[in-house]
This record gives sequence, structure tokens and C-alpha cells, in this order.
Amino acid sequence: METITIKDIARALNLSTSTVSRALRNSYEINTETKKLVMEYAEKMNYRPNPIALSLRDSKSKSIGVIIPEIANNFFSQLINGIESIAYNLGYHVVIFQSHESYEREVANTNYLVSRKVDGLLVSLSSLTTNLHHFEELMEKGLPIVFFDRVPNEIETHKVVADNFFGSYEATEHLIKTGRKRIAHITSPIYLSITTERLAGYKKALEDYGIAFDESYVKYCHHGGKLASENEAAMQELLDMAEPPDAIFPASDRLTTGCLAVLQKNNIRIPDDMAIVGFTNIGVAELLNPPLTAVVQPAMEMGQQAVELLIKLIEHPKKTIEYETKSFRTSLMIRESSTGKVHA
Amino acid sequence: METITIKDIARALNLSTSTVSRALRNSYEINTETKKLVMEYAEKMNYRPNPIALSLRDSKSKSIGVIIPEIANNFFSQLINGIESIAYNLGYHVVIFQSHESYEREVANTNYLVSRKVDGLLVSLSSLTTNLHHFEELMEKGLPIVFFDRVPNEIETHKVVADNFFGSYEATEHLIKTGRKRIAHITSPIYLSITTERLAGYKKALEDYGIAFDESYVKYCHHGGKLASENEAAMQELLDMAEPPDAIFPASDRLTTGCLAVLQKNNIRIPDDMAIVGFTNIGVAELLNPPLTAVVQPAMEMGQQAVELLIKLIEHPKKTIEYETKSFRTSLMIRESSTGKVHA
DNA sequence: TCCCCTCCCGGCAACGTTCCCGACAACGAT
DNA sequence: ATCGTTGTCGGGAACGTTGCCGGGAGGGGA
Repeated sequence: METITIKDIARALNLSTSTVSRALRNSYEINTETKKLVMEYAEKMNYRPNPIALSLRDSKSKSIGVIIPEIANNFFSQLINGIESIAYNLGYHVVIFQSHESYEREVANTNYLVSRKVDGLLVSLSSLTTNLHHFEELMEKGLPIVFFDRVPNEIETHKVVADNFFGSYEATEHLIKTGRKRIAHITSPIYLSITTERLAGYKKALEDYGIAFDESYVKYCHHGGKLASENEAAMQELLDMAEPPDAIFPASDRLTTGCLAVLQKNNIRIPDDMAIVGFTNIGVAELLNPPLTAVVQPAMEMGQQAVELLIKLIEHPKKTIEYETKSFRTSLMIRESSTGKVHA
Repeated sequence: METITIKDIARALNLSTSTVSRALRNSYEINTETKKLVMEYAEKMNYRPNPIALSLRDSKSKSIGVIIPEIANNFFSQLINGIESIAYNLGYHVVIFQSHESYEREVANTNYLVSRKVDGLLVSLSSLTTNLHHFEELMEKGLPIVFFDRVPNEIETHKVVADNFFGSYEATEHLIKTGRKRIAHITSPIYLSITTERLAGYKKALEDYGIAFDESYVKYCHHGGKLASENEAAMQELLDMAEPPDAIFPASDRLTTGCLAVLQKNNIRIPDDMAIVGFTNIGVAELLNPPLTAVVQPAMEMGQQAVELLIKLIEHPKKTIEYETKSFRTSLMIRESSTGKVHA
């Protein structure tokens, strides 16, 4: 691993390290020929500045940390693609951590990333996070943070979200218009921003169409791995009701597939006995049985927007900026799970 | 971002930095009381050693780089979960990069990770990589690399793979035993290890059951995004044959969903007109239409094994080790896409 | 001739940490 | 009293880079 340093170049060319450094940065106070000499030699020896030394010097790492609940989820992995494409072009390095829906791991990851001197953080909250102290502290210390998807109300900074109210309204409206009366909503814990927003859209649609809101048709579940049974239990409760729902609207990727599995296991015909519309970016929605109607978020664009805002924050820290919340429209992809056209 | 350093502690306690450093490392040559004093003060002030300074000092970063074709793929994201769980416990930090099936990006990512001084690399080759020079060079310089899934024959190091031959044999055998005669195989470019191994298993099963191998039933496609049309074209060629196949065996996640989409678009009944078995870790296989028979790889375990081997290599570099190739058995999950039982 | 200014370039410190090399006191042994 | 030992600690260098300061050579103007 003998990497060449500025010192090596200086020694080889009989110059000082300062001169070499400035020559490489194309400083005006270095003779043109000297610059050429240095740059050609550096090129020849394949010199690459040591980013660690640079980080130590001016405590900047040209890297940003991303904390998400989990990677194995289409919405988040698409979002990461968006983040990476932009960050890469702007010379930033992306470090990804998963909270696995655990508050403790979220805190641990945050601390780790900060000790690694990331220049900023991109965060989507874990479903078990109620205490935001670890982020508040960092923001007070001046570390730029941009939240996306699951964002905290209590913290003021840039945020990037989908128009959850609209997406949820549109989905619910669609179910109503296709004749459903008893629409259940399975969603995340109530202290998540996406939960309240989607719940609100759901309620508003019911209200606008004169359907009474029934709390017993709403179930709150965690997303996390071990808690998948929670999802199943909630579904079972719904199915066991005196008047079970005739449609279900799960509010996330994980919940959607969970619901589908339970319905399939109980041999419930979709959409005949139960319509379903998922708030999900799952890639194979049209290959499902039946093809799944879905509220799709522009995940890639959301990732791009988030990282752009973050980098703006990093590179212009002085500017006391108006923090903004970018909202992206979702799109409703109507398929058979909610309409029941042909059905192979 | 005023973080406390060893110097601050030294100044506050009227000691030298050396003493503080040794006290914190619990060195035997420091007075017990002094140690206690230092450690308590450090604890109180929430001192955390600066990993960047440490990296600079002994050019180790306690971090490992992962280069994979893409994250938005169940096999790889499960694998990453395995990698992270182990690495985290062993005090290593995981940096993930996607090659997006591009040779250029693979090289760029490799260089970047190396310049960031990762202690080792975990790599699954892009489908367009034929030149391995960038990895060979690093290995000569002493950087530990472990390959997984798509591994190069030409490089000697630890490797972690699925038993692709077996998985492919078993899938093909299953199709034969359920009465299929003309089994097509859609796979990756031939210079990928997984391609040749899976192809070999496929051929062997045909041979063992007395079915002649027909090259025109094998199609080679790239995985990458823009090249999805390639997959579609290959499928169409198969369907347009004089004697089209009665079963299809795609060799990866992406290819499997691609094939399913084409079949659906052409209104081909599965499994009546065409059976399908996918070499895929897709999470919703049983929710597909129809539920998909799949060769599943123990992705998480493979990730764990790979990172364990890598860290062993990193931490015991002197030991001239016998390089080993760990092979994991796949499991065949039989569902309706290949059997055609009930079919809602 | 003297002075000042411009053009180049080198020396040094600093970022945070550890390691090597000493230094000095106290103490027992000779 | 002298010497080596042990127990504690400090000083300095080093990792790679950049910024500040300073300095010499050469040229132009008074």
C-alpha cells in the first residue's frame, strides 16, 4: 500500500512540500513551469491526495451520512439511488446506515457517523423514535441535517416528503368511488409524521364522501422485523370483526406485503371480498396476484432533492436560510386489486 | 462542533498528552490514581477519540468497502444485512457502493474506497467487468479483498458463493420431473462465474435425464437498467420459436421479474403454457401471480461469512493462509409457477 | 545608488493521536 | 556513598496536507 504523497513529490523534484501543494492547486504564486513539472510528475506517479489528512486538517470529510430504517425496501433503495447519483457528481461520499426501526441503533449510528466527521446527515426516522435529543444536539452544534419521508415536526430544518395527505386521500377516494364502504387503514405508529398525514388524508376522503370514520378500522403497527406478527394480528382482528372491512389500505411497503400474505393465507379473494390499495413502491406490483393498485412515491427524486438541500446547507452555512419542506406528489397506479376487472 | 480532545484533557489536568493517552489506554506505566483521574474526567466530558486522527496515524480506518451491482435487489440487500450485523459487532464500519453493472463505476468506486483507506474490500463483480486489473493491483499492494456471489476465477483469495451448480441442477431437475421437455435458460453474460456455474448445472440435469441440450434455448442478457429491453427481446425470441419452450429458468432476480412481465404482457398462462422457476431471493415470491417457484440463496449467511473472512484477512495479514471458497447450498421453494396446482 | 515591489519559493505550525526516548525521583543493594 | 532498578511522567516526532509568514532575487523608478 505504498501510496505516493506530496512529500515524495517534493523530494523527487527538489522542492518544498508547500510548493508542491500550491502547484497542484494551481496557485497563482507558482511559476508556470514549476507547476507543469509538478503536475506532470504527480500525474505520472498517480498521486491522489490523502482524504484522511485533509479531513483531519479542516475537519471536513466530503461525505454525508444516511440513516434509514432499512435497505431491503424498494422505497428506500430507490431513494438511495437518487442520493448517490447527486452526491457522486458533487464530490460527496455516501455512508449508509440502517436503524432497523430501532431507536438505540439510530442513536448509535448517529454517534458513529458524527465521530467519523460526516459533513451532514440525511435521516428518515425509525418507527420507534420518539426522543429527538440526539439530532437536536447535533443541530445546535451546527451539523446540517435534512430529514426525509419520516420527518419530525419538532425540528426546524429542510425536509423532503411525499404529499402523504394527497396520496392517501386519492387512494381512499378511489376505493370509495369503486364502491367500498368499510375501508380499513393499517398504518405505522402514530408518532410518525407519515402516519398522521396519511391518516388525515384517509379521514378527509371519508368525510368528503359522507362515510363515518370508525376508529376500529384503523390499526397501528410497527414496521420492524420481529414485529411482523403485529401486522398479522391486526389483520386478523379486522377479519374477525362483526362487520369486516371490504377494503384495506396499508400505509407502507412492509405493511402492504404483510397484509397480502395474510389475505392469501385466509383465502380471501381480492378484490371480490376485499379490495386493497398499498402505499408502496414495490417493483413487482403488477406481477402480484392480483396486480396491486399502489400509491407510488417518486423515491428517486425525493432522494435527489434531499441531498441537494443538504449539500447546500453544508456549503453555505453562514446564510441564515429559510428552511423549506419540499413535498412531492404521489401517483396512484390503479390495477386489479382494487377494481376487479379481468382476473386470470 | 467543539469536540474535546486529548490535549484539552491534558491541559485541564495539568498533564502531558502522552500521559493522558496512556492513561486512557490503561497503560501499566501510569499511576493508578492518575489513570482514574483522567478516565473520570474523560467520561465526564464525553471524550471520544478522533477516528480520523487514528486513521491518519496508522493508516487503518476500521472500515470496509462493499461494491455490489445494485442495492435495489433483494439478494444484495439481504446480503448487506448480513455484512452489517457482523461488521458492526467487530467494530467495523461498512461503506456501500453500487457499480450499477458498469465497469467504469466499479473502477471509480474501487479507487475512491481505496483513497478513503478502507481496510479491505468486499466485492461482487459487475456484469460488464472483464478486466480485473484494478483488483489485482490492489491485492498485490496487500489490500485484502473477498469476493462473493460473482467471483473471478483469475484472482486467488477468499470467496463466498452459493452452490450455483446444485441450485441450477435442482431447479432444472424439478422442471423435468414435472413433465417439461423444452426448458429455456435466461442468464447473465457468460464471463460471470454465476453464469457458467448455473449453466453447467442446467446442462448436467438435462444430460442426466436424457434431454438434448439446445443452445437456442439459452439466452445471455445483462442485468443493468437500460438493458432491460435486452431481456424482453430475448424472451420474445424464445416465444417466437417454432418450438417455443414449455418452461423457463431465469438465473437472477432481475431476469426473473423481467421474464414474468413479458409473459404477463403476452397473456401466457403460467404454468399451463409455460412453467417458470426463478433463481431469486425476491421477498414476495409467494404473492406473485402465480406464486413463484424459486431457488433461494442464503444471502444473509453469505454476507456474514464473507465479512468474517475479510476481517480475518485484515487482522492477521502475516499468516500466509490457504485461501478458501465457501459454498452455500441453495434451497428450492416449490410453488405454483412450476407445478400448477390450484390457481385462483 | 537606493528603495520598493513583484515573483517565487521554503520553513513552520497545526489538525489529534500514539510511540519512542529519555528524565527524574525514590529505593534497595552493594 | 555509589549504582542499578522501578515507577511515573514529559518531550518530540510522525502520519499528509495547507496556510501563514518570511525571504531572496530581480526589476523598475526616483
